[in-house]
Amino acid sequence: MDKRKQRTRQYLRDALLELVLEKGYDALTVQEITDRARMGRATFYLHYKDKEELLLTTLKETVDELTVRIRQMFSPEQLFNGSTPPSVIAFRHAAENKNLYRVMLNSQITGSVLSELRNLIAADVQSQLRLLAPDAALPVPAAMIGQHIAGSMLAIVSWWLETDAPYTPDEMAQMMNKLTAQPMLWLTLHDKMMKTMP
Amino acid sequence: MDKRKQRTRQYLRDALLELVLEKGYDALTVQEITDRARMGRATFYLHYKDKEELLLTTLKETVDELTVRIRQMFSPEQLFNGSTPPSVIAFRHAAENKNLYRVMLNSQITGSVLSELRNLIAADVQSQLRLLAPDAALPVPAAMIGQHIAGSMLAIVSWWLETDAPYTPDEMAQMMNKLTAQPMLWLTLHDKMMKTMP
Amino acid sequence: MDKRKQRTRQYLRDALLELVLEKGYDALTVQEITDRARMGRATFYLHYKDKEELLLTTLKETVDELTVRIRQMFSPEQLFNGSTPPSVIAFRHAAENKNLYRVMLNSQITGSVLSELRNLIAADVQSQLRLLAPDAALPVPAAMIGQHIAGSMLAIVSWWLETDAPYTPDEMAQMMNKLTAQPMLWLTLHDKMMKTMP
Amino acid sequence: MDKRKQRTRQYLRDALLELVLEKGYDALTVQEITDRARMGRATFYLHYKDKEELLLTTLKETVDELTVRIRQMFSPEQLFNGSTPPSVIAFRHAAENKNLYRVMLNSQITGSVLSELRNLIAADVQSQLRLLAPDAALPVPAAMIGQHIAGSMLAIVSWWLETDAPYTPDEMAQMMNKLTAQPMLWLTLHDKMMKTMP
DNA sequence: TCCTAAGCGAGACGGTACGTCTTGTCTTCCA
DNA sequence: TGGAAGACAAGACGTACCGTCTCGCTTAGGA
Repeated sequence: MDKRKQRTRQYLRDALLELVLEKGYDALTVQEITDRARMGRATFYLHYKDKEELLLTTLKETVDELTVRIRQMFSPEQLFNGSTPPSVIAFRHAAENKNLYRVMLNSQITGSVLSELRNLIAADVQSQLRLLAPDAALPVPAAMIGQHIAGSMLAIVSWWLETDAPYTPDEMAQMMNKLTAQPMLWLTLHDKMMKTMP
Repeated sequence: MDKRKQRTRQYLRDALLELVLEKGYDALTVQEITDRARMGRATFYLHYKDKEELLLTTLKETVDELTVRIRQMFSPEQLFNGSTPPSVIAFRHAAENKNLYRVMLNSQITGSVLSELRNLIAADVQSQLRLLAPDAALPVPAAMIGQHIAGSMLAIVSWWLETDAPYTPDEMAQMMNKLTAQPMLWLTLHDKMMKTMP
Repeated sequence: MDKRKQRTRQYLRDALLELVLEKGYDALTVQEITDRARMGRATFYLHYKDKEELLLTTLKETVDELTVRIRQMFSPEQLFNGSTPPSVIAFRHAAENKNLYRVMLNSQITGSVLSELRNLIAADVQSQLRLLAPDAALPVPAAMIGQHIAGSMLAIVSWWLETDAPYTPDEMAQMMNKLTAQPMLWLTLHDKMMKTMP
Repeated sequence: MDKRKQRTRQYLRDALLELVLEKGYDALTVQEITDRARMGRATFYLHYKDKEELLLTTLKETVDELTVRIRQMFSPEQLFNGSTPPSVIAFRHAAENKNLYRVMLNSQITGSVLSELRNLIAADVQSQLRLLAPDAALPVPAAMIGQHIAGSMLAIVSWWLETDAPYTPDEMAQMMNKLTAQPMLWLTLHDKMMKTMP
């Protein structure tokens, strides 16, 4: 029935994360996952097509959750009253799901997941950017800025989790801000100055 | 004979890059590689332990080549006469070895390669940074700046190659400079100002 | 399930015997056996370690069966009422399992199987001999008589099957008797005569 | 370079016999043979097509030698003056070439060699038999007698060499005679008696 | 409360790829 | 110029996983 099914899937997800952190994703076999989850190998296939589907499903659920949280910040009533900025939310979410983020960002997963994630973030950054300044006002292409910030973000979160750097999510978000948002502002101003002052 | 061996290995490397771009690294079999390289499967194992060793060897050789080129820029006589900056060299090298960089940066390879590469670049950035400013003068930890720049760099090169964005290596390097090096300078100055002017 | 397993093994045994007769044991590959038995090569290894184990198992089962049949003849109640002699049983068994005996006795199998079988029969003959006459009464060593009869037996069965010589098992046993058992009797008598009549 | 060639071949033959006795024929590789013979593997193929050809050549030379020796015994002048009987020659030859006979008769060689050898001897026996008695006078088919004696002979020689039984070749031949030739004589007489005395 | 459909364990099976081993050929180098 | 060294193609080996498939057992949830 339903409860058993949910329970079984949760066991599989837990086993996956544990094992990926222990010995990497590629080296993992379905047999090992089901052994860890204390079930028969055939049972695995009742729930997921293969190892990859289990992984992607698990990751996707988390990314979706993060997306929802960030989107909530932009509801009409909260948009202009200085609510928590997205980067703070993201760093907090990463701290809450440390293991899962580690798996997702660090080394074990086929790089395509990372690429996809990076492009997804880049697109988001880009669309927000468009709200703030017309493309012509930017000293570099918007898409490139998107990649710049997304790449930096993923690298920094990955580094933070991997080295257990002793900063709170809010401190991380603040420093991140110094490295990305603020320079964008200066850059735009500087560029405008250079153009108007020949 | 040495020549036969070198030739054989070159065929294998070429076949690998072609095939990874065509259908991804994971889905690739040794049989397919040797078919493409027109040799027996057993011959493959005379040269490489497995698919991964062939890949890593190939990538490493390229990274080493890049490293050497950049190091040459810092020879005593060239250091202070405004020689080509490292980022220009890197973008040019990427353009020269487009396929290989695509394979290395985009999606198909087990993320650990990317992680390693990012940490390697980050360490380099950090060590150069140390020559320019004491840690205390920085508004964020040097290690974080390293990750910031390395992550940005890889994301941008990856984007550039993948979308065939119409910029020359030199233009890319210049824009990259605006996004990373220049802001670092401003940041430092700004930070100093804030500290000395309460 | 037990039935599937038994069925699979039987298919493999049948395929083996057919193929050994067709093209010899050495030239045979596991792939050919499983092709003939209509199953995957991997399945073979679920049941047998290698080609040799399949062969030896198959042969052993038959030899064991023969041994059992012969032993049954020597049960207390049947011993003295002139039951079928062992050689008749053996020839009948060979006729019943013609293909298998052909494989076992003729040419294709690593000679060690034959050697072993010959020594086994020789030991049996020797132990029966001991019941009939003390060693001292024999004109040649008992072990040698064992080898003599065993070697003769195997050669004759092999010849019978290979040339399709038109004799019934019972006729074969009778002729075999003339060539081996009867002479032994005469030999013993003659020897005794020679010793007591100088 | 005839001498070198002969020397090389002799080394290979010696290496083969040593190694077959040490670890069996099947388990042997060409590499091992040439290692033992202190030469390159490729050199092997300059002299023999494969492992089997080396073996068969080696065995054939010995069998031919024995055949020649026995044939010499039947030269016109020696035929009727009670010269050494063939079985004595055979046992002596076996004693002289112990290792080679061991290899040939015992267990390591693909049984087809043994079968062939047995049929060869059987044919010889049969042809001699024909000189002594018409087929009709025999209580069992001549071919069967041939197999009987050949099988017995091979078994006994094999046993003699393998167990190092302490009998001289001449003693062996004499005992062999008691087990085979003599009974044939009695059998014929007995049969004739049974037929003429109803 | 029982019964029945599901979830599940066990494991045979076909299939694909692996990395290893041996064979026989061929080419290059060396004495 | 013949033999050593060793690269190479070919192909079988035994192993490891995969995804599919029965077959029973158990176990909840609706009758």
